[in-house]
Amino acid sequence: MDKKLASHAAEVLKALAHPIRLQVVEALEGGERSVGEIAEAVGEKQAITSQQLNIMKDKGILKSRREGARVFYWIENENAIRVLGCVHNHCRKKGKGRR
Amino acid sequence: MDKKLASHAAEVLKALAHPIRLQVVEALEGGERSVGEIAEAVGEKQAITSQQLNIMKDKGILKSRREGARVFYWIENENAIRVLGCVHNHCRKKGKGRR
DNA sequence: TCTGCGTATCGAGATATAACGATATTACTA
DNA sequence: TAGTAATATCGTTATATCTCGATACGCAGA
Repeated sequence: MDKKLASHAAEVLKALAHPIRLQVVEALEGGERSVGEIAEAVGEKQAITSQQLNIMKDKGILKSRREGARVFYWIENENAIRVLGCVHNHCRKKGKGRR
Repeated sequence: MDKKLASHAAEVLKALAHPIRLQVVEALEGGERSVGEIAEAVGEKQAITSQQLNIMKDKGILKSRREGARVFYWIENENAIRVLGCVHNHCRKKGKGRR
């Protein structure tokens, strides 16, 4: 893995490495949802949610479409879900087995 | 996934979301190596490499042991390797234009 | 104890990210 | 075209991260 590839991979990971953004991925696992629905699901204000959605869209993790006044987001990069799975797995192990 | 779990998961991901740190994981996939070996493998200076190793150790991704003057690091959290695999997979798809 | 090698830490400056309230934009409807 | 709901963006402040040179620490051999 050369520097350039590593940098790009890091960019993608960074786009997931945030509590709100992880929760967004979780909220979208079942399919597309509007910004308002997502904001409610993750328990954050509209402005912040919109910003985080934009970040993930920029990095190619999400895509969006407008439908009237609302905008729906969905997961474009399925690897995001796999990454979420890995971290989930890690956290379960820490919580139950060790220490 | 509640806020607390999401925050912890984000912490772990953040510890991987850096070009050097991803390369470190790759360098350690084959087993433990000393700081000097790792620094050379990723092409970075000693101080920076040591700092990044420390970050990953703090977050439970690596562990280390001292052997004389040298310190060896290895991967403690195998999920780090899986995450790396996910991102690799993502980048390959993007690069070749498949879908 | 002194020396040298390998590793860790410190402090500073530059850059990036987070969070927030306020405001702008867009689209629908009366 | 005025009003309203949904979403996006702006401007600011606070905080975190990255990088680097310098330096301190830990260990082993002479």
